[in-house]
Amino acid sequence: MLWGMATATSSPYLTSSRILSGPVLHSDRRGGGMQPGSTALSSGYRGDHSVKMVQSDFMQGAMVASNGGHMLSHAHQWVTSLPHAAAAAAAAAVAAAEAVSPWPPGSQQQEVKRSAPREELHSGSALHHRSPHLGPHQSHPGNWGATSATHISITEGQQQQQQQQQQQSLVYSQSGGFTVNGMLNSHTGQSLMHPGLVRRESPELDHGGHHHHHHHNNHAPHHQPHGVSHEPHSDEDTPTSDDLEHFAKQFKQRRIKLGFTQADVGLALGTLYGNVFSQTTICRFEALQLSFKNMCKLKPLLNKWLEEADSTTGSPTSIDKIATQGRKRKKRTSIEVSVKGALESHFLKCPKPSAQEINSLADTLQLEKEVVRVWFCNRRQKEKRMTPPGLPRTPEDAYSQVGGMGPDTPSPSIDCKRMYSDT
DNA sequence: ATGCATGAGTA
DNA sequence: ACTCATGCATA
Repeated sequence: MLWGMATATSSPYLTSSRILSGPVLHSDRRGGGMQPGSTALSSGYRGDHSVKMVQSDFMQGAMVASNGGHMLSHAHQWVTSLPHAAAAAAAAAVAAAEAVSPWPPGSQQQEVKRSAPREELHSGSALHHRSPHLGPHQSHPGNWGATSATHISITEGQQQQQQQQQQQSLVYSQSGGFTVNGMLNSHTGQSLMHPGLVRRESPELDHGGHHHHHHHNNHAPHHQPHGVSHEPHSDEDTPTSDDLEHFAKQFKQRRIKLGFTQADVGLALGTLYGNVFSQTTICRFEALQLSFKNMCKLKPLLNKWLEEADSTTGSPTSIDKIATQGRKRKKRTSIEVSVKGALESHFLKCPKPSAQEINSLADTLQLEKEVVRVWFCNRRQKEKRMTPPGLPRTPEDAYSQVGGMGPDTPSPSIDCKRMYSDT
């Protein structure tokens, strides 16, 4: 409650005055699934709100034990990170982003506005270059149709506002500070890599062997403005869903073969191009759990990393973690299963509840309004992912009876506007 | 691998 | 107040 209002008011939780010692955690590559994190910090949250936060803070006993023997009982809520803005390095230098072409046949085109084109990156990368969009509008985003289940039921006709997903923050900060080879060290022997070795095409990745199965994407553009009438790939064109799917698979495989963790990649991208990404994002990319547009944006970068990575096979990365910006984060609220179920059913009825509905719902479920609101936002986002959860994610996905019925074809909402006056 | 959260940019 | 891109903290 209090954090909610705080947010609404103006400034969230102020940057506290607590600076926990920053035990520089290095990338613990190959560490399996365990994440480095977990730092013991001193308790220190402002405020009292000592309730709300359900869930227990211990459960990682196992990992703690194996960790080294010291129990980290973080009972505090929002930790404070180093407030210093180390990320300053990532200045602006937008550009690159253009690699992402507009959407398929009828989608909103994204306009990249360079707010501070400090210095165009000319590192020789193959990105940038935007294709002249075509359809000035119409049609809506979602609809992957690709792969197997297009259950993005958008029956409502009120999702017009989503046309606004244009550029957003596609700023590819190209810090001209550090060297290009952030990761790939050079102790192995081959250190002859430099900004110039950046190849623009992956001989075996995109052109290698692919185009195989299904082609049921109903939104795949394929209208190369130029005369490229052959294959729909290469990081410069707007990839199709199939391209992305294939690339993701390839990427994951290579990554694993090379012995990198998702976190490593995210970090490498940062040192390489100035854009750091988290393990989460890489994971979602591999699982195609990002929006089409987002996938398109990331592909070129990952593709590049891949090239680099395997050109310098077998080189550990060694970069320190870029301190996280000092920001407070509310502790993750744990929603009970039963409550979750309730939210789910409500979502089916009305994916976009009004503020009022959210209020009553929150009241009913005994959750903070913010939590409910966010839950719906996240739920909606999930619906827009490329690969909706619950789908038979099989590499072959051969027997994809697209015409039939989906395994979990969600019945679109029938009616919205519903009030639950059960205060 | 994911659930809940934050924020920028919009409408 | 929403969408989107992302990520910390979890499971």
